[in-house]
Amino acid sequence: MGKNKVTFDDIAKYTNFSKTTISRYFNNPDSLTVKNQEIIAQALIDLDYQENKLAKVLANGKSEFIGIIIPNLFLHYYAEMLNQILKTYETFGYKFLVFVSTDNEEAERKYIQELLAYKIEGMIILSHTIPSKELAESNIPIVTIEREDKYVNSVNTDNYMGAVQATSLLAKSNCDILLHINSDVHETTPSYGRIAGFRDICREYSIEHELILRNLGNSYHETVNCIQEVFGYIKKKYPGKNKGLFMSNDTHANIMLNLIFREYGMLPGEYRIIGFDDSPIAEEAIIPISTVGQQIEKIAYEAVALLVEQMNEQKKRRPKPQNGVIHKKITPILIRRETTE
Amino acid sequence: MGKNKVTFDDIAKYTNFSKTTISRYFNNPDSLTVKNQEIIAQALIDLDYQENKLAKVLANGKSEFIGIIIPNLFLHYYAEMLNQILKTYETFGYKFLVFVSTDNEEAERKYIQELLAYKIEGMIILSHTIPSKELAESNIPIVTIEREDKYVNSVNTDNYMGAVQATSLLAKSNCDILLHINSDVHETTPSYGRIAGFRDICREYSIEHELILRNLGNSYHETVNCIQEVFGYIKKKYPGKNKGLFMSNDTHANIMLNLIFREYGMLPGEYRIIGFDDSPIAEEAIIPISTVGQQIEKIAYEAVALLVEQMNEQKKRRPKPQNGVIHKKITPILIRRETTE
DNA sequence: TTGTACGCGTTATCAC
DNA sequence: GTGATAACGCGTACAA
Repeated sequence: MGKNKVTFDDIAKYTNFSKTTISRYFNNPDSLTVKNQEIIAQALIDLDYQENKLAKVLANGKSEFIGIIIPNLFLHYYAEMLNQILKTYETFGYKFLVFVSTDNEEAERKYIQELLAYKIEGMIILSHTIPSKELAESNIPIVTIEREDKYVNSVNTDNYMGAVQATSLLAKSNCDILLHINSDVHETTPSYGRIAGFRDICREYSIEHELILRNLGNSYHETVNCIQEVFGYIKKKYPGKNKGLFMSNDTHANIMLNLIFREYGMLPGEYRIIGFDDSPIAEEAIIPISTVGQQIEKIAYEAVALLVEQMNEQKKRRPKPQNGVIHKKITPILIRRETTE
Repeated sequence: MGKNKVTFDDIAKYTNFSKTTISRYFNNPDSLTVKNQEIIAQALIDLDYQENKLAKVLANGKSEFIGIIIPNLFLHYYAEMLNQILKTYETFGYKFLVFVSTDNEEAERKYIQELLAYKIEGMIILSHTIPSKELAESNIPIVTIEREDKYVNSVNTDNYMGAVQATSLLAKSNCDILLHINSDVHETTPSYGRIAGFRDICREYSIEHELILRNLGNSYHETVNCIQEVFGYIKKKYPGKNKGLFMSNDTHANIMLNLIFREYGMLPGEYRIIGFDDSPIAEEAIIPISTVGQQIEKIAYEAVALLVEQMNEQKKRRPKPQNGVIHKKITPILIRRETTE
């Protein structure tokens, strides 16, 4: 059997109906008699009909496409986020056209043009390269996740609350001094909340603390060296004190844990560690690491739901322009494991 | 400014050319005078034209879409594979429509129908649910990766060679007894090669060995318990002997390493461990784990390249039917780290 | 080098 | 309840 090229016309001839009636069978079957529905249903089987959504899109403008631009899938956080976004197909029926960012603004603009050329109805942006102001000018519904979002709708983890939870847990774990080790992120990125939350709680309860903000390297190997330095610094500066370490993410927490563990053959009571993200490494570490769990499934769902809302509005006769942007925050969940006991 | 609805017709009127000439400007610009090219180029800017690829597809049949069905993105292996597949956009220009499998045959058939409805030109399948025989009946170019592939083209890691390398490394590491711990995979899946390679090498060189094939659990927690049991079994059965453990993947290798390390506060010389996959956990473990590195980037590239070849053949006047299926094997790379020293 | 006319497969608008 | 006809936006013989 050759290529399937059965169209409404073929079905119409086969059944002695018109193309219009065939179209109705798909879009408004109740307007046909039950008998005629059956005739057409049988014809579809006989002819082995395969629908052509592209033609449908051209005719009615609804592509049911959502475009995604994501930084990479090497980090578990992004991979799982994409996973959960894709899974919303079961709920909303939208298909996803995915591009991975190359951290190149020009390339990314090209991706967006390509997406628009395929008549996507909305976009979910996780990459960081293009400023939200420019994104907002695309004139199509957009939702960003965990990135600078001043001019666009977004769904983010409540990083501030996560830091508050993590810091509080350390404070209650009999620590003399709390340290937050992070890179020097900009105030406009959502993850800056981790720094702010840590600082605020420490000040509010007058806990001795130190912020260690510095570049932690661009490869695993580099990062290990950077954290090794930090470890040496801490060890020298706070001997004998019970140290609570709030690491910026689980990968960093694991590196710190490994350095300590290899030095002492165990995790001494003098050290408490908590990470962020609840990535697999936190559970799989030499000792299960306490962490702040981002609700990735929920974030993904809310992002798509918010986008679908906007897209539905666009389909109306007179879509009312959005007044102001929506920023949803999802509260993370504290996960207590063995590194804070 | 409202929605962009500028078409070739608008540009034609604006420039006093015909639609055809505008079309030529895009598809065969050299057939226009340089001057006229400039006129049209300017018009595109003035009118803020945005191309519509869907209309183009309807007219010429080339969607430039590739469909992907992937099991999940929780496992690093799949996430990175998808990452690398998506990156081939820069080389081949194909766009990817991605579905994540739910391990439900019916759902997956629905995904395939949906993909076909969007006139994808080819498919890359990584999920395991639908037999290759059925896939082959789709009548469109297909390439599978690391799954049962009897009736379809595929690109796989040379699991057998990987096992040979891993086993040889253990053999040279002064081991008295070699053990391969794996689940009882079926002979038709590519990863069965890991078992076969281990067995063959041990027999060939008359090395004392044991295959431990059993269900290793469906969650991390379960797996830890299963491997704990295996560890107890080995410890009791081969006391004093130097044991070389070839684990089925890096996650399992890491679990085993952690169990041993926590028991002894170190990795005793009595134990050698090697994993498979070169996933991040192998590098991030308490001691960097030796492993067999799958060349994910290469596999992804070869898969897309092979698919593109098939798709190009399909576009010819008289596409010659493929005689026999192609199975490409990519040799993995041995990565020696500290658990085999 | 440029234009005319029709086709791609579906939906939408009117009729009947 | 059903049908004829015109969109939808672009590509492509065939002409000129």
